[in-house]
Amino acid sequence: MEQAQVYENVDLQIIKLLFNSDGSDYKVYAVRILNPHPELKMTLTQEITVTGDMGYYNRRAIITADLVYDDADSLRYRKPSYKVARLHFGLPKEPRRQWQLIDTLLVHQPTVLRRLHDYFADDAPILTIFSKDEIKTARIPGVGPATVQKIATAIRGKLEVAVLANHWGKALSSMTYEKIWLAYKDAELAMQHVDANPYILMQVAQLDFKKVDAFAKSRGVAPNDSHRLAAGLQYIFRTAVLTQGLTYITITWFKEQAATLLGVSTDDLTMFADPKQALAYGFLLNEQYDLVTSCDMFATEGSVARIMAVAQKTAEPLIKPAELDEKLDKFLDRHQLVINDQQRAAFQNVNQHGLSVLNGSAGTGKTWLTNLLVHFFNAQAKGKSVLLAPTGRAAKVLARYTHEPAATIHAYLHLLPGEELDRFDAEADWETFGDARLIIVDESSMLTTPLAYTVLKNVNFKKAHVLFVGDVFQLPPIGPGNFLKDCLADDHVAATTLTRVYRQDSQSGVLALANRIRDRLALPFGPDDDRYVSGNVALYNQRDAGRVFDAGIKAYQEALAKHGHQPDSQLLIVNKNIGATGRLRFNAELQALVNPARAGEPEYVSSYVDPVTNQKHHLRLNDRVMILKNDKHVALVDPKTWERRAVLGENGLQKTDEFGTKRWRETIMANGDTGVVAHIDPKRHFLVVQVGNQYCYYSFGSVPRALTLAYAITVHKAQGGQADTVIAIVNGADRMLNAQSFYTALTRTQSQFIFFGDFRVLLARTKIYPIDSRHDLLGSLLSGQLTVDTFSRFTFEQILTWLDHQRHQGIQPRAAITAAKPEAATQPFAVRYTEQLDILNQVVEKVTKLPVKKATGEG
DNA sequence: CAAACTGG
Repeated sequence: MEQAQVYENVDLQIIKLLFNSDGSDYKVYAVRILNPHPELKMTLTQEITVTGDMGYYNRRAIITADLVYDDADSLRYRKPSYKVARLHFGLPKEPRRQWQLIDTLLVHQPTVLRRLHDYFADDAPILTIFSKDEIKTARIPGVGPATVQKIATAIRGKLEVAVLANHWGKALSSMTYEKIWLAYKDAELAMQHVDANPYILMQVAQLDFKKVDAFAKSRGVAPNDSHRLAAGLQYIFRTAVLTQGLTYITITWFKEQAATLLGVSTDDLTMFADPKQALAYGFLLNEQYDLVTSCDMFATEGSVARIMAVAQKTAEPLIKPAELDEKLDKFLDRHQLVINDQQRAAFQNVNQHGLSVLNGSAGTGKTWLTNLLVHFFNAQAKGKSVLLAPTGRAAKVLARYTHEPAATIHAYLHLLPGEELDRFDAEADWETFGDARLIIVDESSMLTTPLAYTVLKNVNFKKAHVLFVGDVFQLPPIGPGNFLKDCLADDHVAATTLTRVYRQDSQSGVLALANRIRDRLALPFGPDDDRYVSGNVALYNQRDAGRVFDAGIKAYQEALAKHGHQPDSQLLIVNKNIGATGRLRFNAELQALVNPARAGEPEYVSSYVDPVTNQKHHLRLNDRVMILKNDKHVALVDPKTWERRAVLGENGLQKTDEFGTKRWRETIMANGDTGVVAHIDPKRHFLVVQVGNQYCYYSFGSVPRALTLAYAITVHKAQGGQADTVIAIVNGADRMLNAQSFYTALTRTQSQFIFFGDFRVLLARTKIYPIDSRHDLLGSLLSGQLTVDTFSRFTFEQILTWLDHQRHQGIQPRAAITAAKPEAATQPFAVRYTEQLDILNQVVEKVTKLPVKKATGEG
């Protein structure tokens, strides 16, 4: 085999970042070569691209690398491309290169730079000088001690990253070294902590378990090392249990999976034999039913169950129940409205119960009724309602419909994704929901139990009631729990289910088919039928994926020819992004057919090649696009001149309203909104997307993260949207398909539903209801089958106390970072475990002395 | 495998 030529010690200056892959360190930079090698291929301006696992570098940064020529990438970027074989850390030795580095370091302080050049000789090793302690006492004319200190610290950072890189070698990426140094700001401390427990890197450098595990293995950590087991068991529970929607699993299954996935014998998994040890690892065992769950998940589900019980006990009616009917009738008279009995029941539920649910499928008037509820209780209950939703798009729709402010749960509660337990800038005296009397959460089918918990734990049920609105037959959340279903199954939760359909013609085929699925009846056709056509539904049996694809394209073109390029006129719904009938392939093909490139017309072309499709992204005038970001702050463009004209919206908190409730800026552009490309300016590198009647500015640089083609979309993204003609596609090997996903696609239809796919697959998969197979403990806790105090060997108070203790001790890596250096260079988990056990025993002893609350019998 | 959330 031909040996690749390595070009060593090439100094490169970063020009720009061309491609940045999320979730990995793979980057593509355009760079300038500072010390040209005679054999290197390069452009006239000495430019090349470099690719590989690198840290993030700012423009003008200088790096030193060994390079290997990369023929394939050279075709992609129209420049000779090189792979980074090795990065050299630390300070360059030659004075000339040291000066180059300090030039880039001080690019924004030209005066300081000039004074350094004046004071030091050109052949002085400037970085080496600044890395010595003596620099503190040096007197450089015109450069103050604070500035000297700043430069020295920056250089020390570079040196310390080099120390880390030297210590661990190629086992970790340069990005990781930078993150570790930033976390500890002390190389020695970092090495001690990471060597003692490599798995701490999962938090420190946001690496996943598999990456850290490979690193730990290369460092000689044994497969049955306690740190490894602790991290590995949590990882398996998160990836194999919680993402399936489950919140617990059988001990037997978990033990077997853990042994297989971690490559250890079941004898090594000692936590399963000892409830106390399991607790130290963060798990709870229920030996009676052979169940195991994580402490965190149990605390969440248990807290939700408790809060729901409290809600029912402490809530007082918003207005006097005796007056409700009279006031409601007056309200309806004044607005000339009529409601049915189901809808009236919803008013009574909301008025009387701390927690209630409004359930109903598409077209039953949920949104219409929600609007009435908001305005009725706003007028009658002396305190404005707070409107929330799990997604930006749902919040936007709710705000538009009610003409009241609505926000995402995260935006309203000041939560950062992934850190929902704490507000990022909590004000001590801020009562979350102010004097609000009613909190409405729309699209509640998308709520995981942890997200429902973040809402519920902030509610004072003496003041306010909560209403969850949703359609339990839509897609369940991607994440643990089945919150809406559990609410509906619980006798104590006041639920209204709307069944009368107003939107669809009751004779329509779509409605009939949707009802069959809801009622769990067999679909009205066989696996070998050619087609099923009834009313506005047409399903075609097609087994070959290639033909399914072609049929979908053809149906879309026909719908387009009939109805034109109107928003919401036609929509192609798929189950997956990638694959032969995936979203990306459909969009590429539909764009080429529906909106092909025309000579002389401006185009947006991405500067990189999409690693999934192996193509560059193109956007042209009139392309249908979907917006992927929630924005409360949007630059608008004048559609006559295409000049930027105004900025709509502001970030952050609005003023307190007359009821003392904090109000929030609305989401102007939401993830999931669709629009049309209205203008492209290739010279000034921006394009304009028309969404509704607004023209929004997107710089070319923001396009990859902000926009995607929207001819075809996944069924998840289609939730909450409607189209006249819906074309649904099912691939023979579609594991995403189930009754709820098909139901969701079906109920997006306003006039015509067309389906292409294998009837055998459709018939088999629509027998699967995710709602049935998602097991959680919340349902059992609400029904009284389980109680929080008797699920495991520990009472709920003991579990919460233990979690609280763990959060404040060095077990959590974030706390470990701020903690003092460990006494010994390595501190095995076994040693720590006995300490933990002592503390655990103290905790258990202490809390058992507290008055024990019984589950029942207090009232 | 599917997706949601934010701030600077």
